[in-house]
Amino acid sequence: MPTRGEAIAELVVLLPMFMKTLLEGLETIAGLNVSEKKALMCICKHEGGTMSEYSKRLGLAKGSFTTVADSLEKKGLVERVLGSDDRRKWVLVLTQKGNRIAREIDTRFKQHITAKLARLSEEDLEKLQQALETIVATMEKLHERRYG
Amino acid sequence: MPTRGEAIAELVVLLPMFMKTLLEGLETIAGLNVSEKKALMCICKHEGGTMSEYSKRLGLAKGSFTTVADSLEKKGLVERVLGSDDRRKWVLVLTQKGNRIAREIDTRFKQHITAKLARLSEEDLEKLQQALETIVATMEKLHERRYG
DNA sequence: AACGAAATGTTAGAATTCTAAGCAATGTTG
DNA sequence: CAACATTGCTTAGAATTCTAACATTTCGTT
Repeated sequence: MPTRGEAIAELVVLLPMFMKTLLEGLETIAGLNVSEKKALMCICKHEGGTMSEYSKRLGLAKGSFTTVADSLEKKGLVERVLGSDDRRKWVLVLTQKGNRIAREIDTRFKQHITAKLARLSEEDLEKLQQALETIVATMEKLHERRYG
Repeated sequence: MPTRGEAIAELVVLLPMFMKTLLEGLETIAGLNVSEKKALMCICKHEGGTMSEYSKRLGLAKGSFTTVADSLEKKGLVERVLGSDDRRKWVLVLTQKGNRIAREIDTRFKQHITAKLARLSEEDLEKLQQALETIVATMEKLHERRYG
């Protein structure tokens, strides 16, 4: 009989497949790749963050996020701004066009997920939501500082 | 107030971050990259599957999985075998060495996850396990054929 | 102030993954 | 059976991401 940790390990490896299931068929928008879309959404929800913050949120290496930010800037969707007294730090803000596209992506994404889940019962949806909330709460606990 | 589908959409995008949290710090083994390790585990648990099956399970494009299988074969960990009367299909089986390394990866992975979760209470662990089981069950429901 | 250590962001090149086209084998339809 | 579509896998080239090294700025200690 597996320990609880082992059982969880077995389950965790299936999460990418779940993501794939939910996301497949999501149409592209405005010549943006997946990371660019995620980044735009992330900047929209947490505007004025630094490069490092966004790269962590998106799970990208710092260098990779530089590429993404360059691309979004070139497309006129975000701007780099010197935002504090720390002259190493750049802050990203959405342009008007970037804001409009971010909203569009958000709307379409939610429609897509809703359509994907349309075959589930209301009870299943409620369970799923609770499960996801549990996972997010767990993640936050794991991020709490060790000594504090 | 968001609909349930919208709420779920908001939560789903946080899953990759959860994965990252759990997996960070996992040491490398035997010069295998992440996909190669996943593939080895997958072949170990579901031996004798076809290339297409594994690529789906791993969430990789078919062409990408060819690369991974090539690499594992070159390293002497798996073998391609003609496994059925359908001469298009290749079947993958582990070599003795591949089997040994797969077990080692499995052990280390479970130890890693267990260590990561060590700070959580038994109650939290139980909730997490249930949440993951709910998600996997949901995925299976979403994979059921539309008409059947 | 001065020194080294750490943090922020960029760059270059390698590694990984994807897309699209192609080949061979099988399935389907008339 | 013949023609066509589909499936399983591979290949080639492009796109994406990673790693490691770097320049700049800030922090911490003396």
